Amino acid sequence: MLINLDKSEMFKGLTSEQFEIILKKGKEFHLQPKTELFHQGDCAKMCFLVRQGCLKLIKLNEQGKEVIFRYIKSSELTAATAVLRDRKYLVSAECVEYTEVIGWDKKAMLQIMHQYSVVSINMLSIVLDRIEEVQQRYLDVCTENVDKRIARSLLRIMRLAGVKKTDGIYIDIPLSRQNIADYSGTTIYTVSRTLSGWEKKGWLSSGREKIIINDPHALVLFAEAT
Amino acid sequence: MLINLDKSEMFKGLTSEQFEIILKKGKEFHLQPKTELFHQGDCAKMCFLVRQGCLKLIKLNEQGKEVIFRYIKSSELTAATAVLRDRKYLVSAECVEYTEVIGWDKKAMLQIMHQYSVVSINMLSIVLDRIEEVQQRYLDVCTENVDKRIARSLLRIMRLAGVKKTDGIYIDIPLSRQNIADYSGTTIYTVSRTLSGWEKKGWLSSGREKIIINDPHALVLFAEAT
DNA sequence: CGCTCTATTGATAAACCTCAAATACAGTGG
DNA sequence: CCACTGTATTTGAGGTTTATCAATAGAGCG
Repeated sequence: MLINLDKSEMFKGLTSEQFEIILKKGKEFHLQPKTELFHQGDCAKMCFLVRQGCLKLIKLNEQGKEVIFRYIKSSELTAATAVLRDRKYLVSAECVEYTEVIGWDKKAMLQIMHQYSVVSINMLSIVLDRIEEVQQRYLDVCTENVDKRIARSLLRIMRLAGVKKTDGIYIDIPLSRQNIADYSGTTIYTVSRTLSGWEKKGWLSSGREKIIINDPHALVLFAEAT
Repeated sequence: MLINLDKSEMFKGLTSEQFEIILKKGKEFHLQPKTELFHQGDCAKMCFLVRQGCLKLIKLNEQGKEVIFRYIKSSELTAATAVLRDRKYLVSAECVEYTEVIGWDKKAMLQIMHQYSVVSINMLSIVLDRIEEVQQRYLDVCTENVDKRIARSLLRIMRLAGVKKTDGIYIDIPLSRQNIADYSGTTIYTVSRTLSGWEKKGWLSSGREKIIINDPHALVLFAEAT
């Protein structure tokens, strides 16, 4: 069992027996890195819980430019949209590493929600959290400079996927300059320049698709400076 | 009765009798222009349905810069967040004209949602719509130039608050350059210059806090050009 | 070692913001 | 009706930020 019920916003309030029953109703998917779980425009058939690994939730504009809304790690839900009739995914989800998910189709999920009403409330709560997150990021991109946005992006990703070691907090997913750019609403060039600057200050160290935050406190101060 | 049940996403699927009962459980508020219905940071006590008038949903950053997320007109819901425990409003709502709303506190709304389960589903549906709207706008602000963003903003507002007359579509709320800037993630100067250009082309006419879209088709073409 | 993909860096340019000043407009009170 | 006042809007000049382009360097992999 890789999912921690205590950490699952979606199924909290249930007993582990109920949780087990629900898990059995879902279908398992095992996905290799860089494969897509679902694609924007497709009919929304299933919603998913990540059992292991990591997804990135993205959206492309007509010219193919990409933004990353969030990374989704173990125990987290995505594609809540799929529990309602006649919707399409308006975002895509792609694995950033080997990932296992459990998917429930509309019918199964609705049945679960009717049987365990707390699940509906949990889902509403999750969706409200997500709205607040995008709203904050929208505000950021409208009102803050790039360097601050990049700092905030790194901190968000760090809080989600950071692993503390003696010399700093390691970002535990492959994270390229392009990813950081797509997450911050900027370009790889600006990200590269900005990170180089912070590396000189000793705030972080980085390699190919690797980031280690050595001085999270300094980064927080910078990100939240007025 | 000013609210049209048919148009209310929140209470669709109910009979008018049930709707009447629910309305009676709420509390009426009559608000003058520019007053605040709720403020970011405050404890989220009530959620609201607009009965008449118009709200703007905004968020301020630490320096006081404002973004507008949406305008909320008659029959629309806001502050869904308030049905769940221990939340704060992370946005503010301000009247842009004389506005009447009906508010339900947590207890009343939860009771309604339990009694009429369709209301919970409706609420989830609304919140999912809103997420998709912010996500689209986030994508826009990250990937599109200002002029395109301004065009898309005007069209959104037009679809919400436009009144068709012989010479064009009148935006039926006071809408300043500042409002358009806050809605598009830019400045009044850029909005002014951009609108002046479009006015020369005959796409729209404008006055002090007034906008008339004379050629919506041209504006759509511009907004959706690849 | 050569191939591919990612990252860096400098030079340049474009987009957009900021500031300042002038102008237009709506409402108010004489 | 008109002057007055407080906003809203316009416009130009100039500056900043950030994107773009081009070229190079580095990392990982077979």
